[in-house]
Amino acid sequence: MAVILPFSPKPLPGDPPPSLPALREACANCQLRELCLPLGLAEADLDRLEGLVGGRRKVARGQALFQSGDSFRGLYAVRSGFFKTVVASEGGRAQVTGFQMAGELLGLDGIGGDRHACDAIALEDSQVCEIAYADLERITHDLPPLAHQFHRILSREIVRDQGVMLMLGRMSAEERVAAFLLNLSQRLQARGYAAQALRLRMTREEIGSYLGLSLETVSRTFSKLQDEGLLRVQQRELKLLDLAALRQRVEACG
Amino acid sequence: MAVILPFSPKPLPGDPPPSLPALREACANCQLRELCLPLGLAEADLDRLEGLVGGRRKVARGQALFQSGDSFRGLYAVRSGFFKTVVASEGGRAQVTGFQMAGELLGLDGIGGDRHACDAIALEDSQVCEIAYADLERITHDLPPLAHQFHRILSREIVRDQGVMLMLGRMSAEERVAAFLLNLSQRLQARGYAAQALRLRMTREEIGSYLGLSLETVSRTFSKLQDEGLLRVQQRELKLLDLAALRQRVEACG
DNA sequence: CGGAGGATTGACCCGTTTCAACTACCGTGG
DNA sequence: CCACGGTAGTTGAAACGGGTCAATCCTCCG
Repeated sequence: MAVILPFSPKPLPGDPPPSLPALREACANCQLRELCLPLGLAEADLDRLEGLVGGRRKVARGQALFQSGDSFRGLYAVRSGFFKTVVASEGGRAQVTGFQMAGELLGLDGIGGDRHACDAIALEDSQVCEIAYADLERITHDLPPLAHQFHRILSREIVRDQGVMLMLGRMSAEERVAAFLLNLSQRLQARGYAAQALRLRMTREEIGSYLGLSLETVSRTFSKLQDEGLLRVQQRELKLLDLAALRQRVEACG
Repeated sequence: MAVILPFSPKPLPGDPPPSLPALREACANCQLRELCLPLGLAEADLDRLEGLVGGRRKVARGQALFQSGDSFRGLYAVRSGFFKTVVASEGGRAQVTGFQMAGELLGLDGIGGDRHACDAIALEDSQVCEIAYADLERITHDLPPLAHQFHRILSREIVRDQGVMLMLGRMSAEERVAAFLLNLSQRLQARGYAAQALRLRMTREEIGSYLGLSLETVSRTFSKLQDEGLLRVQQRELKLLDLAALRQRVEACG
């Protein structure tokens, strides 16, 4: 899911002094600009957006950006790095509900209950832009198109989740893995990376958790698709050799 | 998920003539009042809310309130009756993603893409209150607490979906069925019905689709739980004889 | 009263899980 | 620089849960 929200970072403590012009251009220079800038928002509103972003925050690999039960403060846009979100049941069972890459949003789950409903864990050293929810409410009030954009983001997340449900409920292991890889590929492509070559940021176990499969089944399915010439696996380095064929595997869903 | 939104119906064509006072009190008299009225909204704002609801609409059993691909016009609050939402993949595979009862919202999936991403089918003759999205945007702008409330609703839907994912990814057939029944029971109870006795509005096949199981497995699981004394099944009439034990089945998720 | 759709139950089969052994890789410290 | 240990990944064999197919029953409604 490509996130469309006006997020941009303020300089980190170590960065050059935040001269006003620099701040002013933070969003404009942000690599995530196309991903973050809402459609149809006037350039003149950019400075309003600058004020929205409370700060940048680093999250080391393995660390939690927030955890289930943490009181909700605001949203986070991934600026660099890679995250997973994990929900846990009372019984201690856990499931990965999503992977987030640059430009995608974290924390939407927290609005409803004033505390977060899942853990957000960095899978590599990452940076996020933070935005206090109170600020977001204020600016969406002042800029109605932004409110609309925000509703769209929330709605798209709901639609995305429904797609995951369909996958978990109806697809075979091979179809799930193929769908997962195609989704990753497509999101990477949207960020300017090659669609065929990708480095997995997560373990087989995390993939399996997301797909509702055991880590062994994920591994076996990779091997099988490799044997059939659809891709090449080398640890976490993947080459998707036949995107069309992968697509067929998924669409053969009837 | 209890929906908290200010929806109320205008009279149907067959209803007594819509005198202004009647309209004025439509929301106030609505049976869904506690479910729909946003927390902390001033009574004085009630008349604003009245104007929000574009109309009531009847949907006969088996008919679609909207279908995937329909252009998005607005949201619907179930006033009476029962719905299912179904997402379909290109390959023709379909999955029930949820069941909606009185007071719950339909159509949130449409905001993101300007067209609906699922079908909403009435499982019995139903009525919904319709609200045009444009009106909703206007009123949430004028009443910030309402905007907040709306965000909460969207966020809760995301959290709900994550719960379903966990169920589909990690739970056994028995756990899924138990969780499903407890969820139904809880929602019925919130509406003033008994928590133990319920009439299923959907077929075994629809339950199975929602739970990622075959209809036969659903049936077998009902029988098994009945044999163990946890419930009594008679076609679509259910008695939950031991809620605590059912809860244990679900929570034994580790 | 009869038919059709829904529900139940049984038998069998298959995909996935589980358990287990083994291998590859990476970072660390000697 | 290499040896080592731990983590991640692969692969095999066996067990099992749930799916599929099929027969039967129920019951609601025309």
